[in-house]
Amino acid sequence: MKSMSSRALLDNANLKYSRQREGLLDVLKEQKTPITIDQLDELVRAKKLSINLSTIYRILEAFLKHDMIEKTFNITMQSYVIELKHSHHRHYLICLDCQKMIPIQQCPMHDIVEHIEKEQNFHVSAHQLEIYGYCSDCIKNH
Amino acid sequence: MKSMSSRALLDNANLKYSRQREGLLDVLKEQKTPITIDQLDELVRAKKLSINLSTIYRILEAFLKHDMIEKTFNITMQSYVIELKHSHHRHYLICLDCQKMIPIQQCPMHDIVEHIEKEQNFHVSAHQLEIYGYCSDCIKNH
DNA sequence: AATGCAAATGCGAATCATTTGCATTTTTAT
DNA sequence: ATAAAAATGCAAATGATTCGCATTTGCATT
Repeated sequence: MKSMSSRALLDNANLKYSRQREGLLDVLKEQKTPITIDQLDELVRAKKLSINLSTIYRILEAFLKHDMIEKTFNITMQSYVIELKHSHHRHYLICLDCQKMIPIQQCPMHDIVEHIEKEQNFHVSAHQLEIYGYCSDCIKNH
Repeated sequence: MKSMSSRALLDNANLKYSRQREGLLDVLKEQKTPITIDQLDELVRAKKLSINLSTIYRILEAFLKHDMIEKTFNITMQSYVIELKHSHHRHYLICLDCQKMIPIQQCPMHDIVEHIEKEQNFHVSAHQLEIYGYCSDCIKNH
């Protein structure tokens, strides 16, 4: 999935091709961690792609509806961050000092979710988890 | 802590008394689950407390700084929600249908956090966890 | 390759939550 | 009771996101 061309990704989602959509996908593919819309806009500008901000919003909305991206809320940044969907979802360690986002190898929620579904009468369909603290580089300052 | 008077809570945090601060604390104390600022404003109005919205924002900012409340981001509501701090922090099951927030008895993150601190070189100081799905009332509709 | 139509885009204006500046009121210490 | 410091109300500013509409683009058909 990560290796598909942006064009193929669009086809796959039944979305029309456009220079702007391809451009956004290209930028998103280069990211190792989620980015804010601001950062995305910056990267677009740095690449001289010239995409209007309202178009970026609209495209992201379409990507979200077609399950191509994930949108979560990062409390330290006080804003949404987005990333291309991976084969299995990710959680991050977020450094309160340098803001770095470090992916956790695997989602630790399986057992917990199972336990909750058994205990409470609740059907779990999604979850959000983020862990805040200080990364190895910044740990010394605290 | 839950049983302290609003006045005592303010004293405790070294915050001056005011009708507005006392009123907000009273309202927050009555809540069983986090509420949005909008909902808080509604409740204030329903009680005829008459507190200007910008004052509400300023007071909440002060409460937050003095660790009297917790502010998290609820994705289903697409906005922040706040609650008075409890002796130990809480997580919620959030129903995607009726929006109900059901507290989880105890935080399930201890082991996970421990594991992460050992594996990765990262010092964990906080986390956010929310679980989305369908509550017992709404489960039948899905 | 030209044409037509639906969908996507750019642009500027509107919206909505949150923040700010400043005059007035309230709290608290004396 | 009084004065200084802090909190509040109000109206205006801000900043992110959304919307309306004219224009452009992608794509299927000829």
